[in-house]
Amino acid sequence: MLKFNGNEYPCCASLTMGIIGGKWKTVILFHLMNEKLRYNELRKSMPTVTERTLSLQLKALEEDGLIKRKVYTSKPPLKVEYSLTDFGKTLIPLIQSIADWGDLVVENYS
Amino acid sequence: MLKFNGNEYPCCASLTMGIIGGKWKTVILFHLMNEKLRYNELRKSMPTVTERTLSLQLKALEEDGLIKRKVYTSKPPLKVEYSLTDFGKTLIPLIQSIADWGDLVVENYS
DNA sequence: TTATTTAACTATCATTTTTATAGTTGCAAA
DNA sequence: TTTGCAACTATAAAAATGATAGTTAAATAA
Repeated sequence: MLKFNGNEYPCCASLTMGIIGGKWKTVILFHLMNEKLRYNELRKSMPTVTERTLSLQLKALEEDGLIKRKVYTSKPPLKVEYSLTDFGKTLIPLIQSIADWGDLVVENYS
Repeated sequence: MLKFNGNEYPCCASLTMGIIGGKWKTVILFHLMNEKLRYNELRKSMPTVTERTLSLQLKALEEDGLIKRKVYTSKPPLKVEYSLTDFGKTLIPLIQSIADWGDLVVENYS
């Protein structure tokens, strides 16, 4: 059994998927790979996720130390920017490979 | 919008995660990466998944053309072997990267 | 001989995750 | 003056996953 951030996983693949698995986390990381983005910018680049889920997934990624949330104004309308942490940046090659395999499928298997 | 096997995805990363995302699919593929395995062998290598979920995930992977199911005896006790298809084999480098990142986390961040 | 075990599942019900839809708060623009 | 915006939260429903038990016919153990 492997452990990370209070959770247990039966193998290394399962640990990775516990952190970036689910339907949307990888998509969020993909969009943050090359730039910081505000909440609404993320939302516009992911038109089919609901706001509640986006919000929950951002919190989970922050909790696991992959992204950081920076608030610029304390009173509404807030300005909030999300970006990868150094730890999150270790995922960049993997996220890129995930995106590349998706491209390959679109080009060759559909 | 990208399409694969009847589903639509907003980006290439989301397409990949639609196919290998979720809690268990990648773990199954990881165990099938280098060998064919019978149902119970898979189950023993994934001690924390329930049989129902394992069964459903195997069907989903088969449905997406990543694995094939071969039955050797027609009457109980059945002998069934699961293995990667050629299409599934295109995922091997990605699965390996996923496993490697999990190892890296265990070694350096826990 | 009888009982237990095995393999590959399926059934039923409970819990967790994700979705759908609507609402909140102050400021800014029309 | 009304409308819209940014970054969410609230509530309820649907989908995914988990817990537990049951099925079948043969093989094996007592």
